[in-house]
Amino acid sequence: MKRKGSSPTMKDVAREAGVALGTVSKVFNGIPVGEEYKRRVEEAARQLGYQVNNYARALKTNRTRTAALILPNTVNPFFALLAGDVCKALARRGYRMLLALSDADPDAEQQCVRMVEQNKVDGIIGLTYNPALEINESVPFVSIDRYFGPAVPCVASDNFGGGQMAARKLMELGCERLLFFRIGSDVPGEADKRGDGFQAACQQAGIGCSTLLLRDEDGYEPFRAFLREHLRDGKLDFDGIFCNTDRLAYHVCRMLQGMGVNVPGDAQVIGFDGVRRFGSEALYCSTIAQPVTQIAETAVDILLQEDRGHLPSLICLPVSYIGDGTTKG
Amino acid sequence: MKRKGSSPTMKDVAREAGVALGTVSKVFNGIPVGEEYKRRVEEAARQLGYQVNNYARALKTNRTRTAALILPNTVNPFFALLAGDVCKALARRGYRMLLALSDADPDAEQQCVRMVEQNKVDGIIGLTYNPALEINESVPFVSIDRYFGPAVPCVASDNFGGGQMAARKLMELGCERLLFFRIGSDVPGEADKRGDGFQAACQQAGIGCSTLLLRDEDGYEPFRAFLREHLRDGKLDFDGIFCNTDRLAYHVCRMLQGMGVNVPGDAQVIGFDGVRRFGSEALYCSTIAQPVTQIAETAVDILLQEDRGHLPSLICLPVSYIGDGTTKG
DNA sequence: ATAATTGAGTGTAACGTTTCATACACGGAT
DNA sequence: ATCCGTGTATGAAACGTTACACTCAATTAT
Repeated sequence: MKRKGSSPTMKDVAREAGVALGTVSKVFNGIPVGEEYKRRVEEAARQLGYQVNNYARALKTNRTRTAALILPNTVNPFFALLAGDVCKALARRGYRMLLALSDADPDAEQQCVRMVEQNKVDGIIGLTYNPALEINESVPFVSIDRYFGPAVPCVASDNFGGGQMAARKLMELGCERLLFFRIGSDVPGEADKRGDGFQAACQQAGIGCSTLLLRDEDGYEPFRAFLREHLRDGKLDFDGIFCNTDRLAYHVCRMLQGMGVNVPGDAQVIGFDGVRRFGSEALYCSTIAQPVTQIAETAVDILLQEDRGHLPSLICLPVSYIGDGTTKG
Repeated sequence: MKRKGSSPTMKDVAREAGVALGTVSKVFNGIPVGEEYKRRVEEAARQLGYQVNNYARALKTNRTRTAALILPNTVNPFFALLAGDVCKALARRGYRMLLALSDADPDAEQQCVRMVEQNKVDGIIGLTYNPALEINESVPFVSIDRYFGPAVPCVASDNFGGGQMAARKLMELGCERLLFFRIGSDVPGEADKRGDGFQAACQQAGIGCSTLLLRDEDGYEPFRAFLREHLRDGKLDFDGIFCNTDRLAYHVCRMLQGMGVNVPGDAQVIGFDGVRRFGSEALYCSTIAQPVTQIAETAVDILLQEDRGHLPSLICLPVSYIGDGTTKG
């Protein structure tokens, strides 16, 4: 690794090249400049190892070419992938990415916003839950997964459609007694539509559907209790279970296994998220997969949109079913 | 979500509070100021929703309170966790984190360095492979996992010790014919010491040890071929396999399963990394776990160390064995 | 041939901070 | 009553850029 020189300024380059300061600026901003001058400036810059100072530039232009992503954590592989894809989408457009982690805590989310606002980011992409989040209205904001009303653009998976898809797939695979398990934040969000879609599809098909809806702080045990209650003589009352996350589905599969219920023989399980282990390999369970890359790409597109007059308020991206052992499909 | 006001400046606050510009500055830098003045400034700032402009501040102080993390990707859960832990460690110290992804490509790594250098970060933490990486010597750099020589501080897991631990554990669990599988970058790194440690422990115990060392671009198939070659009458020549990553271990387990070799009955497998699914649950395989959080914490500590006179050049952090189904322990 | 127009380089004033030298007022000491 | 610290507010300069108004020369139109 080479570690060279300290930080020369435009003034240094100008002196070295024997031109005016403004000329150097022009060269680095693609403003036409005489051939000879341009050559001299570039030579001097190369020699001195000059790099523009984004901070100073931002001070004048009010644009930092830096955006922020606020996420609960990077432990959930869906979030991790999202971070990667947003980062790449931004980099492709010449933007840097500031990452801030909130642990899904409303106060921490506000803290994150403050932190990145101080860095004068050109925009914020947030997967946040705090409904009272305060954001300076001069900084563009795009929400992922959570709808805050028509004034705040939101990009999300087609959760309702995904729920429907899960129900239909299970029915198609021969299930007749369906169950929906939900765990998550206690503030209502877009993700809740997964359940709505699931139930709507059941109703439309004219079959019943049990549900158990819990909050994160309730933990996984109540699900186990519920399952045990509906276990008679080793037979489960349900033969198709839709879980609102892969993580929950993973737990449910283990619980069933522990109770001697064969998956997918006796009961089929579908999760939601579709993040693969190590990014390219097997899933944790059969799943309704979110289009992570497309979500990232779209969010960045909207965030960086020049014309902020009439932005879309909610963009739903199509999900897809992927079978992986916990269903017969 | 509330979206309020635009960006007032110190000048605005000064006018509103009826004090001088410098006084406002003092208040926000904890420099003693008269009780009444302080109250007025704080009131005005609150009312206007003032936030310091980090960019302008940085221009004067040469400190941005922002650091960068350069990673290959966020798909590998070890990297994802590392990103999270570094981000939190930095945030705890009042620093923001810029994330840049390199895809483990040497040119992209250089590109990342350029990008974050333009943002005048106060330091860079890099998990990089490019041995010729050029970094401005005025910006502190800490390497994770890769040793670039005594001039560049590096924090890594105790890879050698981990390899030893794997060998000893396997022997302890009754293995007598050991095998080491390695996949990775073709530039030699700290991680290679895993194999060294493994072999050293074998040698010390006086038993042999076969090895197959491949590069990323070779893919996983050669491992399958190797295993098949050493499969006679459904019996594998080896009863203990150490893989240099969990990912490889995961693949190997599936290959063995496909060949009818029972894991851990016929052969025990240990991987390396120890990242849990969803951060807190089961592993992919028995493993030698890296102390991710401690690595992040240590790297940040060194990066932000005031006295940059005599920094440690290599810090090895202790790993630990975690059994999870692919060994008998 | 002269005036008007273009084109390209120069110099300077911001941008929002911090910092430093200066000014000022207040007490305590001579 | 004067002098001298001490503590605290003020104002201006500087940080590294960009943008704008100028200048000056060369080219085109009248």
